[in-house]
Amino acid sequence: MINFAGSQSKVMEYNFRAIEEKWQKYWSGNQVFKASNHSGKPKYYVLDMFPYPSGAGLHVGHPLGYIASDIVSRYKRHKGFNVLHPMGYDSFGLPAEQYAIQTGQHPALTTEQNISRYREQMDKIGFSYDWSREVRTSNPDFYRWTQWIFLQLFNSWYDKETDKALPIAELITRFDNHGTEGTFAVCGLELAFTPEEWAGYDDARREDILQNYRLAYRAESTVNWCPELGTVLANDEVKDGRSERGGYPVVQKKMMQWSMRITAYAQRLLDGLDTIDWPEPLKESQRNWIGRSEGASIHFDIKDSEEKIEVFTTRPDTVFGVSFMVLAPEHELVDQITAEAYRESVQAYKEQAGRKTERDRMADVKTVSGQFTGAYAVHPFTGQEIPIWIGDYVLASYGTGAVMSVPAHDSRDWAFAKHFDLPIPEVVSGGNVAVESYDAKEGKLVNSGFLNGLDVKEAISRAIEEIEKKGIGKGKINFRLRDAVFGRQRYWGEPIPVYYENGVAQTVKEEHLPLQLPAVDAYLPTDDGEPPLARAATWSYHPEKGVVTASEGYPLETTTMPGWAGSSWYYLRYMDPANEDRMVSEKAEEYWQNVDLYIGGSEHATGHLLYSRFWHKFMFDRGWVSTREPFQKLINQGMILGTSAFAHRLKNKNEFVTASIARQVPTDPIHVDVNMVNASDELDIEQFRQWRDDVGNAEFALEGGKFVVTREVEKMSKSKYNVVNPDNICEEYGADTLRMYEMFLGPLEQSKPWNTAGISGVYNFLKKLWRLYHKDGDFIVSEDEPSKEELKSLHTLIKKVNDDIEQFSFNTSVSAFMICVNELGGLKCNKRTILEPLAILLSPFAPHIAEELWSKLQPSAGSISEVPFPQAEEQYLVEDTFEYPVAFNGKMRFKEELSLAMSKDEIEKHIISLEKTQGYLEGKSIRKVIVVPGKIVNIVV
RNA sequence: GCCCUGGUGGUGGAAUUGGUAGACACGCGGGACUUAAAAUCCCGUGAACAGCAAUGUUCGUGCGGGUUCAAGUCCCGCCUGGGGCACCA
Repeated sequence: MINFAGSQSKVMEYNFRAIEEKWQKYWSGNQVFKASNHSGKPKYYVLDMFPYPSGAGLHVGHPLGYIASDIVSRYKRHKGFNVLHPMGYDSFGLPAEQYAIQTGQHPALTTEQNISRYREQMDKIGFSYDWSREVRTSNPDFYRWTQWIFLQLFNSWYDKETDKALPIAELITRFDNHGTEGTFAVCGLELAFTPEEWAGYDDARREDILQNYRLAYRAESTVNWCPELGTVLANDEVKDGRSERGGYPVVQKKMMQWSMRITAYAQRLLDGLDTIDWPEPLKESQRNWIGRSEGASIHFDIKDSEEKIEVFTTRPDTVFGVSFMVLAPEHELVDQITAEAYRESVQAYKEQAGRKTERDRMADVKTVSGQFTGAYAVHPFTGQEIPIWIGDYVLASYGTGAVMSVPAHDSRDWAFAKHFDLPIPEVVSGGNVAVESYDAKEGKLVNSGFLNGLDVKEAISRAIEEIEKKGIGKGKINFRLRDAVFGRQRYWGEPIPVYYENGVAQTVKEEHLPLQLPAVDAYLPTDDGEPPLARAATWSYHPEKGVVTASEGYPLETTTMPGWAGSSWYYLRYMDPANEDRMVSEKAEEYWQNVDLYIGGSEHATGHLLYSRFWHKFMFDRGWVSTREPFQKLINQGMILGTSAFAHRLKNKNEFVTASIARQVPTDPIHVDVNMVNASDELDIEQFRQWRDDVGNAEFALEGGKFVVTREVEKMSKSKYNVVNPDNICEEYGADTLRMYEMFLGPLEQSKPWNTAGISGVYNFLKKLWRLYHKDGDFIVSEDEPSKEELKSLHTLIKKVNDDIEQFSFNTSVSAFMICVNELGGLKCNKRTILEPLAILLSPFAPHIAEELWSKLQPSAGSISEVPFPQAEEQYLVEDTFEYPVAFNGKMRFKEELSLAMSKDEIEKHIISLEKTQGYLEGKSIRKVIVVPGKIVNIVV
């Protein structure tokens, strides 16, 4: 242990190392933060988004949210709440699998190592987590219940009448007794059969039908398939139609995949947003993602064909303006309807479109492309023939994958019509459709038969009426939200507990869960493109024996669950983490209910946060949870960005030049590790030479003996060599300084670049605070009565800190602490009446130093963590005068201290009578005097 | 492209939500203590102009307009950084 006071036994200075180690030991040794599931106190559940334990270790961005939630947790304990504040790991994921592919090491092993490192790093920051409740999504004890939930989803359907999920057994009973008659279920197809027909179906046929109702079901979906890698890629793994790794071609391919029928919950997910306290932009993101739109579905006949094209439109009023139709290139009817003469060009276009990802197609609005199929649709009202095209601006996954194009009133359709020289008939007046499309929902209908003369609004309902009357369609609510693809062609995820008996999906028995990941010889797909699990020798299922070798039993599912499976319900497991009989006991669930405060990044807005709400609502329907929403209040923390450093290398030369030269000549910027650059942006050249083989013998052009790098703000990431770990800071300044500094950086919600330049300010503050309680190394606190000034300073702080924590404005609290400590320092205050509340106030922010001071103030009182939080007393805060700023035409000229008891008139009279006022008037007359008591005086001349 | 979000001194940021722009902190400059250093403390610090000085004037919250007695804050139009867009987590 380092003692700054040298050999003296007394600790002269603030010795954070000793203090922090002492209290971290005390907290864990005494289980100070262990939460009980039984308490007379009100409960408060504070949750952090659990991290994915990556190989780079915890970086300074992670603790930002964790510190904030820890402050709230500690604050709530001081306020008399029974606080549940747990932490765990989202430990399934792609990076561990990639690493396993490269090194052959089992992902469980590297995951374990990464977790230990994360835990060590978190322990050093002094979080008040109840570690006895830790969860890991990759632990069989945990994913057993993820699999269990999957089985429940598989065995459920959605009843539109009661608007909730019900057991599939009930649906089967209904089919036995009434067929589809009288049941209104969310279903993938429009199905109708009688009980007799149902009775006649064999098991395979029945299962086929039930797949359309199950909330977890198999269906075809389009994926980015890379034949060379034999695997499916995420959109961001695809660059310009090629895989980012290796640069192999990627094609769009349809695949049978497990999916989740989240669309059944679209309306409830939308409505629920009004009941939760989340940031408005986040709710807005979810609303847009769900994308509810009202309109109509219309069926268009195809000339010389039995088939019909179904479209969804939000503008049925413009039906007379349809001059062509566009299908997504992947639309199932394309091949059927294409005329012989166009077959080749249609095929070519489909291939071209198949090379683009959906995102590329959405992003590129400048290039218009498409291909005529040679087929014609028939307009349902005019009987006119309408050419049918295919075009990649129509997405197969949205609506029906087909649009009725109204070029006059839709900008994408307009661009398409212009490009291919198709007619643009105007049907809503108000714009000039020869110049651009008129998309506004205002104006009168023209050239539209029975709709002529109506407003857009009237025309929409009239058109729907007419469409329904003709039996060619109906009014419909459409959602942009799609069912979520649930299967992944990966190893490191939860196995899906399903096996196939003669091709029919059957579920693994609950008593055989968890279905554990099998051993495989490599973490790659098989040679014929099967997922890694297909490599396992032991991967079949016997309903009596469980998992068996491939020689007996039935084949098990080989895809695994996506990253979001475990994170969709982990918050429930913390309530009752060791339960072996249920995912969470009724009693624990009843006590903790749901999360009171959830802190995490807004990048999860439409993924994790929507899926969790979906699963939670499903579990509510089936009676396993008693609340309708998982996260009552949510705060987004901003991202901490890294400041990358670049050394500039001359184009095509192995010579590096310092920043000032780099500005004048063409260079390639090369990322250099930020740890090799000092605060003045000077690079340690020797370290750099050793770091990269190819720079070993490079030349360096310096200026003034220095080599200077340039800086740029980017996302903090291992690949950009700009990751800063919290460890060094804990080492150099201590956890309390790190905690307060991260809060001091700025508002929690804002993203900001990491920069340690200001950290000494916070460190100095803690040293100053320490000196209030100590003199010459002795703890000296007096019992004297405090002065009015000291009380005012303290109570100003108490008020500020209470208000700020409630509003999650932690940066301003830190400033307030600094102001108060500066004031008390100036007053040489060492009075217990002031310093005791000060220590308690500080305890959520800098818990180690607060415990240490508390143990000296109250040697036998135990931990500070549950001592009641100070309350501000107004009597110490009242002011009787105010220094009024006096402005002329809005410009502040001077200040005048006046009693707050004065009326507006009195203030006005007083100010006008002042000599200074007359000086500023310069002889001009006063037009008006505005007096806002307690705020400002403004004189208009 | 679409959706969300940010832009204030050399730097991080503050501003009671329409009422003194720049709190607090870093950095920088000057000073005290010290043989010296560290540590600590004190003073100054948005820019330009005028003045020996106290001080004063003008400009100033990404850019251009507008509303208002008063705009960082409200409205309209732009520029620009960051995040998301369904298999990264």
